[in-house]
Amino acid sequence: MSNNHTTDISDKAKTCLICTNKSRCFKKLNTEELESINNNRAEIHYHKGEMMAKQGIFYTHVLYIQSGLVKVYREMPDGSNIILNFFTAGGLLGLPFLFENVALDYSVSAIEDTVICAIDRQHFEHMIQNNGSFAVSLVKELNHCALYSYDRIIGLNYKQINGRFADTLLYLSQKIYCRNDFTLTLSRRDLAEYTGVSVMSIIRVIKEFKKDGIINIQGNHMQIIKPEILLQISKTG
Amino acid sequence: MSNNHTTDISDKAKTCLICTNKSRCFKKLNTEELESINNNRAEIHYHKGEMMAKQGIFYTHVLYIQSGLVKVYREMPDGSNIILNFFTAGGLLGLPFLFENVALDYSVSAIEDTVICAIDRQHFEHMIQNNGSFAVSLVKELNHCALYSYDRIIGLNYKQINGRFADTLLYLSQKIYCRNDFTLTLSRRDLAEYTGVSVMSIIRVIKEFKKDGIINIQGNHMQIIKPEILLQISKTG
DNA sequence: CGCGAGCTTGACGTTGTTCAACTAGAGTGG
DNA sequence: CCACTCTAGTTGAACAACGTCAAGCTCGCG
Repeated sequence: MSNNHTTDISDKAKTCLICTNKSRCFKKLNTEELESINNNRAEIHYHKGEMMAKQGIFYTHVLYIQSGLVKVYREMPDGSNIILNFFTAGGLLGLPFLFENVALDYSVSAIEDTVICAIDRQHFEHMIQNNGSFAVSLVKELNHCALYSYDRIIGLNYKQINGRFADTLLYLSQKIYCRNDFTLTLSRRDLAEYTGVSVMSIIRVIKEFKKDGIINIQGNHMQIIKPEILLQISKTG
Repeated sequence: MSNNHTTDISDKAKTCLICTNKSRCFKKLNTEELESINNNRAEIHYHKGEMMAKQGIFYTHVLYIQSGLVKVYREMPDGSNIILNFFTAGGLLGLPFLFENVALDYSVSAIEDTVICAIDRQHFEHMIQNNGSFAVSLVKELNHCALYSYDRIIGLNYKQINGRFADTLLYLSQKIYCRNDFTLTLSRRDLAEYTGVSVMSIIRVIKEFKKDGIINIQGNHMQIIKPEILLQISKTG
């Protein structure tokens, strides 16, 4: 049964057993555990722009992203936002709140149409308790996040606009869109809120990079022409 | 045996079984597991100012801090440093590299005289695999770190000097020294590298806070007079 | 056709860094 | 015990980076 991956595509989304874009830690689960998750998940479809979770709410589920693109951001008292992270297919949202009965301190919304599975937190705790390989895999995932956060702290502290935006472009092309030639589904505002600068500054640095032939952008079509220069700019700050 | 905590202080440091400042996750271990750790740890004493781990090295141990104060920082190409985190007694260093065979991307050095236990990573992996409660507790710890990193990203992005330094002072008084009246063992440089501003700016904001009667500082003796005002400044940025 | 949101541009002001000079205190060797 | 040096701390002035403001533009959509 479960080794017959290629047939019956229409059923793909209907059971975790044959879901092909499982994140790494789910691959450690056995048939029984996967069926348990499958029976306790809710599949939800969001349209581009819709808010998926609102800062301040109490949340009891981990969100697994089947497809799409979402942003996780904090809403500040003055009305501005700061984007903490983007997540694409395979990502797990809400892990930091796994065992904390506190209000969510960030909001989540869909940048592109997105399909998620909501899985109750208690299932996660249960699997960590009882499946050592799952626990190890999850710890790896969390550690990756920790190192990534460290890098962001460094970038925000040390680099100025050009270096930060180079980081943003490299991150988008490598981790989010996975190519050097992509349709930018983020707005300038999203770019600014992630890079940690004003919208005007983003526009200026785009203009500059374009003038220097490092990138090309027509409408929403972004092309990274010289990634090696971006790397250079990222390093020198 | 192990319920007789108060006697024989001289033996305290000699076995994990009766170590009184275990971090939370170690409390989930049974006698056998504690003994296993105890037989596979190295206890090391560092003097104030000594470097404990150097960026770029490959590291195979997790460092548990028995006592003291250390800083974790990244060394930048231009010679400046950025302090990512401080750790005090009970802290665990090196968790993000648990399962990654990559070079350390930060350095660690002792701010005060510090005693650590170095524990081989494989022991950690083994315990996560086989002790579900330990795994859950460790995940909690990591999640705390993740949320803390998020807050730092927010602070660095959103706040300016006064707000950031208020955060630093609150962090020091609440988490590091655990009182409103303490002997500051960090240098101005440390404060600057943690707050993410220049040394001159730190000196200026200290002067300002002192003038406004929010803090008092004589030599290395820091006194936080009005923590509620600091909270206010932290919130408004 | 007109409206509104997102985007773009230039002028200006604020914030915080850099630079350079100076002070104070701690450790060292004669 | 006293110069000598070295580091940490402090101050002010000049400068650069970036954000803010205000205005105009573009494009999709009703």
